[in-house]
Formats: sequence, C-alpha cells, structure tokens
Amino acid sequence: MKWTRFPLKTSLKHHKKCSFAAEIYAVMELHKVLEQKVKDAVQSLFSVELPTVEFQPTRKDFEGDITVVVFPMLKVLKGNPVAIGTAIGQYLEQEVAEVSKFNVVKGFLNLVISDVYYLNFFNTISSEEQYGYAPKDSREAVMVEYSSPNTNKPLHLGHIRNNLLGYSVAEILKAAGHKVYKTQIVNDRGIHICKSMVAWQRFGQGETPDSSGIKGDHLVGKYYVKFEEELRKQAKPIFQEYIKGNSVPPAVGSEEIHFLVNEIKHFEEERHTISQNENHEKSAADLSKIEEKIKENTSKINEYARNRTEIMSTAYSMLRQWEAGEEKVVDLWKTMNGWVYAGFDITYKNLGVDFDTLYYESDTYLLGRDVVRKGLEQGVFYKKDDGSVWIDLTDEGLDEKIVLRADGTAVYMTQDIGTAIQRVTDFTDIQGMVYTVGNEQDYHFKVLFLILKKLGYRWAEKLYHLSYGMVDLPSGKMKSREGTVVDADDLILKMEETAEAISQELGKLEGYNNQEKKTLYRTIGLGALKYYILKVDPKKRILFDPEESVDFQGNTGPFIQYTYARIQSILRKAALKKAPPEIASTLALHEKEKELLKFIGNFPSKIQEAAENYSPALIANYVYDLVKEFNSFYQQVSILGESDVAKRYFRIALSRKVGEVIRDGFAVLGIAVPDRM
RNA sequence: GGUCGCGUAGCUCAGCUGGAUAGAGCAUCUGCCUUCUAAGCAGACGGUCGCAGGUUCGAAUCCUGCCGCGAUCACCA
Repeated sequence: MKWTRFPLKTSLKHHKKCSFAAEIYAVMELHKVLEQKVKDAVQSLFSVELPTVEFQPTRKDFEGDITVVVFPMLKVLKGNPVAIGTAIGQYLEQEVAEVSKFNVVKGFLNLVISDVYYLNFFNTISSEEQYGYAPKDSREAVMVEYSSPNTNKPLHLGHIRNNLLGYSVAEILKAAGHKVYKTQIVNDRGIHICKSMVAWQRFGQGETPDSSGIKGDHLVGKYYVKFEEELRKQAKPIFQEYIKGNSVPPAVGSEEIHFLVNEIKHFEEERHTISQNENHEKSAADLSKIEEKIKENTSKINEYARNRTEIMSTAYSMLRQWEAGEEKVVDLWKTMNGWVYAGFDITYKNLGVDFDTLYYESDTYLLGRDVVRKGLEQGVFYKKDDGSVWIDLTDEGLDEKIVLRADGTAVYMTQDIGTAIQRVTDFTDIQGMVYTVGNEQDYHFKVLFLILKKLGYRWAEKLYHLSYGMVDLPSGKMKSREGTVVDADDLILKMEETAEAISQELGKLEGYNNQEKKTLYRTIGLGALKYYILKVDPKKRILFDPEESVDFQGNTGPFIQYTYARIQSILRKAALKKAPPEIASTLALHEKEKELLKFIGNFPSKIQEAAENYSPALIANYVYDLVKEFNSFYQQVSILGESDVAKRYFRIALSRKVGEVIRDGFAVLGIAVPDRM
C-alpha cells in the first residue's frame, strides 16, 4: 500500500504524469409551522399581527438550528429587539413542541429544534425511493433545446458546456415535476457544410470514415479545415492588391474597400503622431483604440478578398445547387451529413446526453414566412418600400429588426419564429421552451421572444434563453478557423486517462475486471469535467487552461463521487451485520447527524430552486456542501464501530440516505456515481 | 458610442429576492493512515467584496455615476 501524494489533476499536455407532498418539505414545513407560531406569539404577547416572519439558518458560531430575525418586526412593533426576541423565544419554548431551547443575540432569535422533530422527519423520508424529486409529469411540459451544432466539424469544448448545461437543466426540470422534451436543431444546411463538401470533392480522393478510420465528424471537419487553408491561399494575393489600393476588377464593393484602405492610412498617420506625443498615459489608450480600428478594417477588407476567391464562389454555387435540389449535390450532402451524425452520436453517448426529438434546419429553414405574412396583416410587422418586412421594437428600447428579406426569403429570425410554432404544433402540451444558446445571441432571443409575444402566443410568456458565457482559452477565444479549439472527443479521452492514471496510482481496485475499470475511469473522468463546468454560474465565462486544468481534489466531481463510494462500502459491510428494524425516536442526535438531516431536508426545495433559476450550479454547490458535512461526520463519528445498535442502525440508514441524495443530485447534473473507486 | 452581462483571497469560484464576525477549493505551511477507502479530515495563512456616492436600524447584495473586461449593435446562422 502506498501513501503517495501527488497532484490529482488532468492536463492535456502532461496528463500522463500525473414528493411534492407537504411532509416531504420537512424544512419548508418547519418554516411554515414556526411562522404561524411566531405570529401567534406576537399576537398574544403584543396584540399585533405580523405580516411575515423572516427565517434564516443559524450561523455556525451560535447555538441553534433556525433563526428568526427580529428587526423586520420593528416596523409593526415598537420596542427593543432583544427584549422582543426573548419574549417570543420564551413563548415558543413553552408552547411549541419542536422548539427545545432558544437564545437571543442582538436582534436574532436562535431556536434549537428538538431531536425528535428531525428523527420523525427522517422516518418519513428514509424509505422513499426518489426523495426530493417531485412526482413525474405533475407540472406543465417544457421543451429544452441544446447542442444545435453545425454539421461541418466536430464538437468542441464550447459545445460541451452547452450540452452539459442543456441536459442538466432538462433533468432538473424533470426532477421538479415538469414533463420535458429534449431537442436540438441540427444546423445541417448552409454555406458551412458546402465548404466541407467542396474541399472533399477537390482533395478527398473518395476518402470515407471506413476507408480512413477517421470518425465521421472529424473527417468532415478535416475538409472544412482544408477548405479554409485553400481559401486563405487564394485570398492572400487579392487581399494584398486591395491593401495596396489597387482594385481587382470586377470588385463589387470596391468603393468600400477603397474607403477602408484610406481609413487605415489615416489611422496609421494618427498612430505616428500620437507615438511622438509626450503625454503617455492618454496616448496608450488612444493607441490601443487605433490599433483596434486598423484591425477591424483589415479584417473587413480580408472578408472582401475571401469572397472574391474561386473556391468561395464554388461553395456558393454549390449552395444554390443544393437549394435547387440537384441530385448529385443533395446526395453528397446526405452522405457527408450521415458521417457527421454517426460521429456526433458517439460523442453524445460518451458525454451521456440524449434527445427526445430532433429538428433539422433543412426542414425548418423555410418555416415562418406564413406567420410573418399573418403578422403583417395583424399589424405586428410592417413592410418597407423594397418589400422587406420589419418589426419596430423601439418602444421596447430595442431596434428595428428585419424578419423577411425583400425577395421573400427567410432570415435567421424568420426560421426561429417558424420553428417555435412548429414545435408547439408537434407537441401540443408544450407550455414553454428553454433555448440553450451562448450569450452572444442574447439580443436575438430577446427579440424573438418579444415577437412571439406580440404575435399573441400564450406560451411565449414562458420562453427562456439559457444564456451562458464563452469558454475561452488562455490564448483567447477558440477559433475553428485558426485551429485553436479543444476537441470534445480528445478532452473526454484525456479526462479518462487522467482518471485511470490516478486510480492506478492509488491501487484500490483489486477484483475489478478491465471492463469494470474502464467504465469507472470514464465515470470519474467525466465526473471531473462535468462538475468543473456545471458548478459555475452559466452567465460567467470560463477560462479553460488545457495545461493546468481540471482538479480531482477538493471541490470537484471525483471528491463527491469518492464520498459516495465510501458510503457504498459501508453499506456493503453493513449488510453483513445484524441491525434492528426500526430507528428509535428517543435517540440523542450527534451534532453532525443533525447537520446532515438539515441538509437532507433542504434537498427538495433545492431542486425546485434550481428549476426556477435554470441553474445546475445550485445543485452542484448543494451536493458539495452536503458531502463536506458527511466527510466531517465520517471522520468524527464511527458508524459500523458504534456499539449501540440503535445508533449504529441509524447512522447506517442516514449514510444510505446521504448516498441517495448525492446520487440523485448528481443524476440531474448528468454525473454518474461509482460503487467503488 | 448605444444596449446587455461580468468584476468577491495570489488563482478558480460560492454567497446577490438586504441581516450577525464575507465562505469553499487550489496554491503555501502544521498535524492525522495498526479502527468504516487519506481522491479524505482538522488547522494556519490569505479580503478596502472594482471605485465613488445614495437608500436604512443594517449593503458584497438594492439605486446612480465612473473604471476595467466581455458580448452585441448584419437582408450570417
């Protein structure tokens, strides 16, 4: 047996080294019971009616389980907070069975709740199968959209965050009682897939996933990169001509190019002047602004150059052929998309996410136009002179937004309007939708939801954009064009390998066969990754450093999984010992046991809270706190070694319940828990 | 420039529908493996909660202004 210390981390580079029924709401119910009692107390002591009572958990440094804040009462009740608190405390201690003691600190009335209350609570929930989850399908149906990838390249770390968030929120909503449909809209048409198709035709020499042994999505991605390489090659000379000020005929937009080039010259002069200037503080800020503008103009010019290349126009003509339904192109499109789907399926399976229904953009991109026409009649939209259709949202503090082009073709917004309506038509019980999409589309969804409301759809009131921040690398944004992406499949593999390395180092898996070990490494590796991503507030951007990266110690997935495994170990051993069939309600609770019961009591309301806030992070942090408390209990209190059978049995049962809450809490995060590790 | 989001310990984050002395993990340092798995436990160190005002019994939390970072302001998706 080794007692080695080593950093439990994974690194891409150095990884080798290293019930809804009232009684379930125990605590909530405690609030309710106490709230009425406190009101009664105030009524009988001061003849005043309290509108509300404010509770909070008692801080660790004071004795007590729940605290009544006296200050707010001062609005309806004049007097000294300490005196009022004391009077209420005395009343509660006398009149309320659950309150066994009290103390008052400043305006805080700390109440000690009797052990009997907690034991009774435990007895009511101990045998429940899925304590904390609301009854299945007891609340309205919701559709959750997530993933929605392009079909021209494999999934990357950004998609992983999207997938984990979307899946988890869907599971949380389910646990909170909603019926949930998980879906994605597969972005299977458009210029991006044509790029891969063109490059494959040109450079692929008939290569397939089978012939090359490359996973389908990666193979298609390879040709997307090839396309970009060729494009860059072709665009370079054109760009250089532009920047020199030469127009390359026939250059559509040559006036703008000319303008941009002149502006750059102007900026460069300005830069020169400023750098001569003495006032350094001010000039630094000015300089960076100028640099930014030069960069902006340069990239605009480059965009013109890219659109002037032969390979780009080939891609566009392919897109037109696809839209015209030309058989050869459509066949190739089907074939290559098929490769990508096969690849995605593997990644989704590895990630542990799934979908109930799929939408394809090739089916939906024409939707929405009829609705726009109807909305035009209703006066929601208006037509401009050129025939394009718009909505005016200036009253709402937003802009005007186009919803239909002059030629009658759909834009992104049109599709989304149409798709939303289509979904409600397909699944008539849907009362709301959640869109898991990055925060760069905040504005789009704000407008979309507003439009749907204006069109008068009732379900439009319950649309939610689950917006999340980017996953950035230390080098900046991930760009597939520049090849600076963290590939999803790679990352999953690296996480498994790290889990494997650590497991082997610790060597606790005697008796496991290779298959069992492999499954375990995946469980742990993915647990680390998923927890790492889900524990942070979705709104915040994540900085992912592939070289530093994901811990396996401390506030991590594996730490929590480890605690679960320990509990299972206890239960396996306990099965061999005789235990009494019932828990004595006269038991004196250990402080740690009481703390654990309080945590367990909060689980159902945590689920609800997480659902209301669409926040897996709340669950992650809750489970972490529970686990910390359990480990402290585990360290301080002997479970199997306890000689008093009643106590021992209770501790085993309590541990089992904690294990179940960990399991069910992690389940809504999409994280599995192992029996051993 | 307009709009939206973010800013808490050296680093990564909780706490934000106002409540007691602002909490964790990582990193650094101390202890604890002949007793239920040390991926653990106990402890030390570490903070002008971006800045300045305001609201009140009380502000990390609410309001206003400013600063910094990011996103967005396409007849792209």
